[in-house]
Amino acid sequence: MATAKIASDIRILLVDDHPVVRAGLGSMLSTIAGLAVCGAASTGEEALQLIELERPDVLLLDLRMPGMTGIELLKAIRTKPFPPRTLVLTSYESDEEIYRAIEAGAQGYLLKSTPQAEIVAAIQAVHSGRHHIPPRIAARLAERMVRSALTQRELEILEMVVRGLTNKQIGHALRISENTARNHINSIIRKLDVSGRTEAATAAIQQGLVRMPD
Amino acid sequence: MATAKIASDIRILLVDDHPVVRAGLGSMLSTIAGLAVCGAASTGEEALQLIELERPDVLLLDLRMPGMTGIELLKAIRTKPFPPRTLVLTSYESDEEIYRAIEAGAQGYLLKSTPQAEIVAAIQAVHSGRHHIPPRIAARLAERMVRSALTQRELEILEMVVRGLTNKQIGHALRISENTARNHINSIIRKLDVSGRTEAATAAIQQGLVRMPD
DNA sequence: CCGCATCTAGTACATATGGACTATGGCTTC
DNA sequence: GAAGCCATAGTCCATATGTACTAGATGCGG
Repeated sequence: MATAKIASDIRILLVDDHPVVRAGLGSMLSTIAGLAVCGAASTGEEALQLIELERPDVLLLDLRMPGMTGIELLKAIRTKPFPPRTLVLTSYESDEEIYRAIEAGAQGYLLKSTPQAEIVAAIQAVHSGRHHIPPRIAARLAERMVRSALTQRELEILEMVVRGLTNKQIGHALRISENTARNHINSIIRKLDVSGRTEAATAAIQQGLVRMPD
Repeated sequence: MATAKIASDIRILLVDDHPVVRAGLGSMLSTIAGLAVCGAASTGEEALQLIELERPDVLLLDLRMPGMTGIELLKAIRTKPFPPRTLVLTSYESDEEIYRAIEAGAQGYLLKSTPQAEIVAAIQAVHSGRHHIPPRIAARLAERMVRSALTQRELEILEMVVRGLTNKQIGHALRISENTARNHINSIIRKLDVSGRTEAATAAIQQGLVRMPD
């Protein structure tokens, strides 16, 4: 553990709420020459403090955390004076999460099932200014872009469909006519290429278009 | 890292497809006196082989893995000559997964967000024949038991609802009348206490009653 | 054997849904 | 200013869905 601080080491800050993962990345990365783990945070808030203190080169972060989400953390970092490069390391791939992470400024996106060697390669890549997105993830992202995206209003309505509201209830909740709610839902069904509101709801969850109810 | 093999050490086999988690548990547990990690497997099949070779005292396993699932592994272990104690360590809690894991013979159930100390305590507990289920998990399990469970047929039909099939399509697929399919779905809606098939579908996913489509 | 749950099937009726349209006003973009 | 997208709203109509019943067959535990 007594890794000497060398000026040329890539200084890494870990952000993950799982103690197991922090320990795993810590022990895995600190044995690699040229890498140095300079800290570990379990929440986004804690991460922001440590970034100021430690000025890491690379931030390795999970998206799903209690409190501030990884996406919010990514956005917050961009407004800081010396933003580290950011590499997302998360468990499950949802098209929407990937998209939002990249949009929020992440330089790389990895799954926790990634082998050690590739994690190291990705850290080195983003540190030197390159991006690192595995082909499989890139393909999902591309598909997400190609698929005509839902409008804000449609997403809003889709969330209500997921909650099981009827067209009438949706119309009432949004103060629009039932007809309009129905029109939006028909657009959603066309765009998602599904056969009805129920499949639209499950597809929305599967693709991460809406957050799951608590 | 040169932990001496002591006869009284609790010998632990790790089963997880995430290299990061294997490394994390390995480094975390091998520093604890009285514990010894005797191997790590990335699949259920590999785990079965290592169990025969190493005869571990405790198996620390994830449920979601490529190939054989953790549940299948738990069941397979029970038929073996010298079954280790089993402790499930997984990321997300789904009522149904917890239930099935306990039913399949797991002595303990932990989340990956569990602090190190509790993981160690749980290992020691299951090794000495006790069970270890955190209160929050136990509460969810209890709720699951109280809620009148769906029948096998209803689960089968619920899965089709999740896929977006209509009552007619479900009836045809199962070679029963549309009326019967509809009756089952109405039972499902009553039991899950939801307002329609769409909410039933999303509730099913949220509660882990059905597997998400690929 | 009785009671109970389950699966099956049906009827009848009210309501919800989806498809195929038209149309208008606001807004951005070229 | 023309073109396009979006949100809004509507009509018509066929079909799907949910509710409230009844009821026969089967199997299982007491």
